[in-house]
Amino acid sequence: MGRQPCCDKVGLKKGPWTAEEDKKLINFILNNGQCCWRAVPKLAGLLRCGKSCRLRWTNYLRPDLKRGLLSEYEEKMVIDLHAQLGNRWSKIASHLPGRTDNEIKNHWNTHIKKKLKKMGIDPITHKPLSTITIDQTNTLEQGNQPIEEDKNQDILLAQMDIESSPIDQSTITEIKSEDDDNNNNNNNNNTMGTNCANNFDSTIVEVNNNGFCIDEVPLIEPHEILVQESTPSTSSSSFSSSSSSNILEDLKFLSSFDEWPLMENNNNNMGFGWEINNDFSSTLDFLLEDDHSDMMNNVTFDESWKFEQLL
DNA sequence: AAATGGGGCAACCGCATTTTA
DNA sequence: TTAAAATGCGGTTGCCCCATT
Repeated sequence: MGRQPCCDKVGLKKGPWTAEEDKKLINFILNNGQCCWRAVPKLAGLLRCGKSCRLRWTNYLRPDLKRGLLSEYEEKMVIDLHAQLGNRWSKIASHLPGRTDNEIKNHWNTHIKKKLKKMGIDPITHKPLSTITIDQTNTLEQGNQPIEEDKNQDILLAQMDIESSPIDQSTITEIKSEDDDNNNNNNNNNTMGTNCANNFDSTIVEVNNNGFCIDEVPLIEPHEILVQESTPSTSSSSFSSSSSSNILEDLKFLSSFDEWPLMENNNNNMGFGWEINNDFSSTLDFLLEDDHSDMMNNVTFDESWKFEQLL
């Protein structure tokens, strides 16, 4: 009964990936698309488990990934989404094309957390640190009465200086509620310390706290999280999990064929990487160059490509 | 110049859920 | 239907780089 083991775990390699391994994995995915990860290591000639291959691809090798620091807009999105979803990094990442859950998680832990603390905001509750004790005391004393969480959200948004990169309302679309999943998320939020998600209203509030001057910031309903609509030229979003388009469609939107940069990793190995804003065309161009043609092996660029399951 | 400590990030670990034989 | 493997996800670790002493 059951299924065959995905791989023989004995003798599998761990640790950082080498350029050679990257090449093999890229070649395989380009040739075959993403099918079953358990078969990938064997078929690609890698001494890795399928899980490791999947992680390497989704977190680092995927051509639609943006590289580099999150933009201010993306950072605000992360904070807003975190306030609503908690540590559901994959959910948050799904609203930020080209970003991975791992990347967002790392960025949160290394940058945003500190930033919020510096601003006097608790990164877990998204409340001003100075009022948490009071709020918690009130909650205890009043028998879990609702607290003024809308104000806290205002404080958060205002302190992130949202006006410096305003969200263009004309280019945003509403994210459809994710049915039961979102409901479940809301139900679980309290256990994740993100209980500020439930009581947003559209009131514009001005609050002074610890010297922070709060500007008028519209609030967002939990079911009205907004994201910037991607344009065809930023085809990366078409790789999202909800997309059924294949890679040929993405290629139609590709602009200039620049270079696919080799990036030095921590082990001083040269690995594949994409600079921010590079797209898959860069990858193809790089591979097609004479100097790198050996990397392509049997990769063909015809319609037999099977990327229908690509993310 | 060497030692040290912290920051940042890629990758691993372990658990929960889903899939499949 | 059931059990085992695959997959997805969040937490954690380990290593490299760099600034400071």
